Formats: sequence, structure tokens, C-alpha cells
Amino acid sequence: MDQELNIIEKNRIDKLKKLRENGINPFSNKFEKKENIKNIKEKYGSKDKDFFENNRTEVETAGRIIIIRSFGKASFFRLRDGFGELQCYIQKDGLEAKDFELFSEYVDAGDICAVKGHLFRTKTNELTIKVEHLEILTKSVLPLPEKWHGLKDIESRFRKRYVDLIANSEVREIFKKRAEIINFIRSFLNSYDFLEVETPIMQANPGGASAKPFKTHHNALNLDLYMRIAPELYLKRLVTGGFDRVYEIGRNFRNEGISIKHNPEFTMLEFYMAYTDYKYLMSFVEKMLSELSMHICGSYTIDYGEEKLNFEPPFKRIKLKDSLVEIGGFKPDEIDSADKVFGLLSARNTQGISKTDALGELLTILFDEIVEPKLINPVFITDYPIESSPLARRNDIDETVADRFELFIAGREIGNAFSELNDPLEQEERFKSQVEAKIKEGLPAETDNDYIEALKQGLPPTAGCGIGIDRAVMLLTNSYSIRDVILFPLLKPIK
RNA sequence: GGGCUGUUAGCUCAAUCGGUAGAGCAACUGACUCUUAAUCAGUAGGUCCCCGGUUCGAUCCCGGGACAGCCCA
Repeated sequence: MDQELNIIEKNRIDKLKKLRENGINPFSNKFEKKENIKNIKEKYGSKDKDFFENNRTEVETAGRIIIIRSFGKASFFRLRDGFGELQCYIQKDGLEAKDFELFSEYVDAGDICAVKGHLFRTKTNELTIKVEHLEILTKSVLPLPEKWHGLKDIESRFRKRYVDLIANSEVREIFKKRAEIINFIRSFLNSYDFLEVETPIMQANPGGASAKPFKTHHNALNLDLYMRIAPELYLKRLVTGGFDRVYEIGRNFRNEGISIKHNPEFTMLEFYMAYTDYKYLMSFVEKMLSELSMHICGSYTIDYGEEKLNFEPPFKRIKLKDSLVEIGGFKPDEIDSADKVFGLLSARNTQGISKTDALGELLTILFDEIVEPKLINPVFITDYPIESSPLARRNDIDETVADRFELFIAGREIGNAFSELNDPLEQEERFKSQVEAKIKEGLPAETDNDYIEALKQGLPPTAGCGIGIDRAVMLLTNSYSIRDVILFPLLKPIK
């Protein structure tokens, strides 16, 4: 077996065995950490050399040794815990021989150790712990990645995210920011009296979006279930139940391709607000995102790849059809009939369209292809064709469009919102054609009769919005791929 | 699903027009008591992703496969 191990691993296992032989548990759990590194730095980071010379400052902390610089009879090493890093200095003089031997013979970079000592400042004025006692808490058997280049191999980074996190500080920062972003959104919504709820992830009839679901099975009930593709229909049931403002931040699952923008499981925020409409939601979302950008990045303008994004409100608002003219460069009379738009799309060799498609559907496709990639700064596209908005309220003046907007940033859809269709009879009709369309695509579909019942009970006038959290995190952390903002993106298992 | 590219030491990367591979870091040995990627000297470390084929000989050429990345649908 030993022959299969590389020499570093073998050496460290030898050390581990010797520690045990000497009565030292290399995986001890007796140390109680009273102070983290951030606390120490906050308390003493501003104290100067004289302070430490005149006031002996005992500290005790623990963390992973990131790097050791040894001089034989003395060494510097860097200790990191979940909150910060601090340099330590250990010297043969004045230390019990046993303690120094433990360090010089048995401790490797990567080990997790407790240290006790007093603070001082080095010649270069760096706050440092002069170690008087050291204890190995966890022996690390595998070496750390290269100290300068870190772990670069993308596949290893995702498969061994724990090593990625140890080696690459930018990665740690991204996931801290991700948590801050979600915290901000939560407190923003809470401050508007939204109620956070949890709705079923396993659903017998997956609705609320058009996507292929993952299938699973409940044995005891002998029941096929699907992982939700959206929480929408459940959240609106709750508004019917009297929770006027609800939201859920949670995982959705779509059994579709993987790309720079898509992971099979991803995190969505959906929130619903009774007695408002989609127009109000535009200003609400605008406020949330601009404050978010200020909170996370300290500015309304942020860099994203080659682009600069400006989150200063108000965001541009434009009707989908107008965007095809203004941004897409089409003349109004080029896109005023299904035939003409079909012609345009065919000329572009667009797949999956049919001569029988309605004008609205074709316009949406043309928009996706031509206009969407050009939408860099945040922009609300409004007045979506009714055909592609089965759960949205029909506009009172223009019957062909829904009271709906989508928010685009950096050429990507970030949010989707509408005034909710709360007429049960119209919803039932729309479900019928949606079910037909889904069945045509081979998706499981049946009318959600219970949802219709809920509407019959009376859903107040409500507007709701979904925001892709991963995509928002990508923007605010200047991340190129969705996999950079998901801790464990889906990969095929090896072998 | 299609196309292109990649996979070499623990990590980051070289090299080979087909003759069994090299550097830095990490490791090990030695020197060194204020370093910041410490420094200096030396040593060791490889199923060149896997399986076939061609060949006297394959990490390299050919075929198949695995995994990954990018682009397209």
C-alpha cells in the first residue's frame, strides 16, 4: 500500500505514527479556542513595538499553518483560521527542547496547530506571536498546492474545492461575498415586511416555468415526484392564504445543459407582493440592486469583464418590441407580422421555430438572439408577448402583451417579473395551451387544478419577481462562469 | 448532441520532427536565530489520463474510451 503513496504523503504518515508512539495524538480534540486571529488583530493591530515591550501580551489561538520559513534554530510561520492570518515566530532559545523538537521534526505546512505565546513586532514591524507552546491539533497528510501559483487546474479546483479554498484567497472572497449578497437581500426584503417561507422542492406536478425537471420517486407512496423547476405556484398560494409579502431563496433544478450560465441546480430568489403591480416592482428591484451594488462593491459602477456596469437608478425601461427597433436595428415594418419575423429567423438559420408560431413567440426569439447580448447596463424589457407569459396578467390596453418585465444585465437575463394573472378562468385556459405545448416537447405536464382552486379562492392583485442569485453573484464578483460562484458545481464522477 | 482544445512529478509548467522526460515550488539531507515566494548546497521523486493498433522501439503517430475547458445547437 505504501508504495502507492507519493513520498510526501508517506513521510507525513511516518511522522504521524511516530507522534502516536510518543504519546501525542495527532488528531487531538482537547484544545478550546478562545480567540480567533481576527480578534487578536483587532485588539492589538494598532499597538506599536513599545507597547509590547512594556506590556507582555499573552495570546492563544489556533489555525492552519500555511507556510513555514525555517532558519534551523528559529522559524517564521503563517497561521490562518477562518477569520484571518497572523505570523508566528518560534525560536529554540528559551523554549523547552521537547517543544522545539515537536515543531522542527513533526510539524509541516498544512498542519492545524494551536499556539500559545506573546505578541511582539518584528524588525519589519509585523505583528507576530512569539510561540512559547505549540500543539498539533490535526496532522495534514497531503501537501498544500504550490505556494505562489496556487491550485490552477479547473477540474481539480471544482472537485477538491477544499484545496481550492485553502490555496486561492480570491475564491474564499467570492464565497464570502456570495453570503453577504444573500444576507443583504434577506434583510432588504425583511425590512419591507416580507415573510421568508419554504415551499416543496419535491413536487408531483412541476410548474411555474418551462423546463425539463429531474424525476425522483417516493417509495412508500409509490409516487413519482419531480424536483421543482420554480417555487412560483406555491408562493402565490401563500399570498392567497393572506401572506401579502412572501419570498423564498432556494434551489431550483432544471434537467438541461450545463454552460457558463447554467448549472443543473441553481439558486433563485422569488418574492411576491400583494397590492402592487409590475411597474412598482421595477422601482423596487432597481432599489434593491442598486443598494446591493453599493453595499457589496461600494459603488454603483462595477467592472464586469471588459464591461463597466452602472447600477445607478433609474434603470432604462423599454418595451420588447421597441427594443428590437431601437437596439436590434430593425425597422418597425420588418417585424409586424409572424411571416416576416419567421423569415428573418429562417434567414439566420434559427432552429426550433415553426411557421405556425405566433408573432409574439417569434419576436421573443428574435429578441433573445439579437437584442439580449447587447443589453449591458441594467435594463427592464417590458410588454412581453402574452404567448410566452402563461402566468402573467394580460395588459389592459394591449391584449397582445403581458404586464411583465425581464431585467437584463451584461447580456444576460437576471430577473423576470410580472403582475400575476389572478383570474382563475383565464389561467385555466392558458394552462391548457401550456400543457399542450409542454407535452409536445415531451415534458411532464398537467393542469395544476389545485392552483386554479387557489385562484378561485381569490388571489389579491399581486406582482412577483424572480432573480437568479448565482447570476447576480457573478456580476458582483466579476466571475466569468456560474461555476465560479457555486461551491460544488456538478461534474461527472471519475470512473 | 456537434466541433475544437487539453490531460506529463504532490502543485505550477517545459520538452520530444518516434529512441523511456526536465525546471521552479513542495519533500528529504545539510548550513543558517527577524523572514515575507527567505537564502545557499545536495538528494530523491514519473503507469507522460486509460485501452488497443502501427513500429525493432510509442509520452509523441493512428483508432477507441474517460474526464475537463471553450465555442456552437
